[in-house]
Amino acid sequence: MPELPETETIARDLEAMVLGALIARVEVPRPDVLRGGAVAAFREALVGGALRRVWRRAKCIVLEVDAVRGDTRWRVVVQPRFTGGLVVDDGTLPAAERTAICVTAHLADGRCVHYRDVRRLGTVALMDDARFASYSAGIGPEPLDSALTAEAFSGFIRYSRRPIKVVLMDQRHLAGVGNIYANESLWRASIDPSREAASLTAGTCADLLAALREVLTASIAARGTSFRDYRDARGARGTFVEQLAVYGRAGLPCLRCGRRLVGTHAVDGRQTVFCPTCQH
DNA sequence: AGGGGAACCCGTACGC
DNA sequence: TGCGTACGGGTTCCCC
Repeated sequence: MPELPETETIARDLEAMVLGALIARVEVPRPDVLRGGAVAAFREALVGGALRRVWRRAKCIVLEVDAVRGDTRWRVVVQPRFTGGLVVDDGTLPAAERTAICVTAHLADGRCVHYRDVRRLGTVALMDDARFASYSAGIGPEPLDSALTAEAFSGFIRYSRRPIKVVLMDQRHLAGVGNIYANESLWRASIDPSREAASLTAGTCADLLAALREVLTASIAARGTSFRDYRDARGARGTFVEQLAVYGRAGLPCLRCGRRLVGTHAVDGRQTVFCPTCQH
């Protein structure tokens, strides 16, 4: 389940591996993952182009490709959702990591970049400048961007009467936070996930933003959380699962107070794990 | 405008 | 054992 740290890891790996590479050929064995255009338009925009930048926005990996014709810099926006992933194949990728391929870009140097997705709920979208600008404008600020102040953060939180966990994961307010890191940051900040967002003080909001930044930064350093499907651009697992305090630990002792952690679906229909003793 | 619900997809878990 | 079915999960779209 790639969230911010996992997509950040993939984007950094890809940028290090394929920057400047030329796209020689594009195959789309599973066209239903494509959004915003047909296979022919997708190919025409990308074949012959060069990869100029790979970065992350929210939970998306953005591959920027110089246009072959005109001056558009096309963006291939990949949303892995649950089981999707981008992987570079230099010929040594194990067969087990070469299944469920939906889209492949063959590079001029002989390597491939695959978009793999067993369940195909993830998407690959081709966007021009205007389309990407409007897409990005609909998503909130990046939590790790220092331009996001504690005041702006507490501003949108204290405006909503929904549970704080739901507001944290609302991409219109804040980019890139999903179920795992919402659970983890709320535990670190000792906040009950079901608490009405508007009831948090400005000081508690500042604590929450600090906790969120800590957990995201630590997870990026560990190359993400491989709970089940996630793999980085080399097909390897991230190790942050070893540092998770609550997610996947329902019924086990709280690492702060030793009482049993509770798992519930009552907050937002998703698995929520928290400590009823120290989160309030 | 904010909020709720359906659709998307298929491996996994579970029931018979 | 084998088959059928329910479920989950983030985002987008539609509707109230």
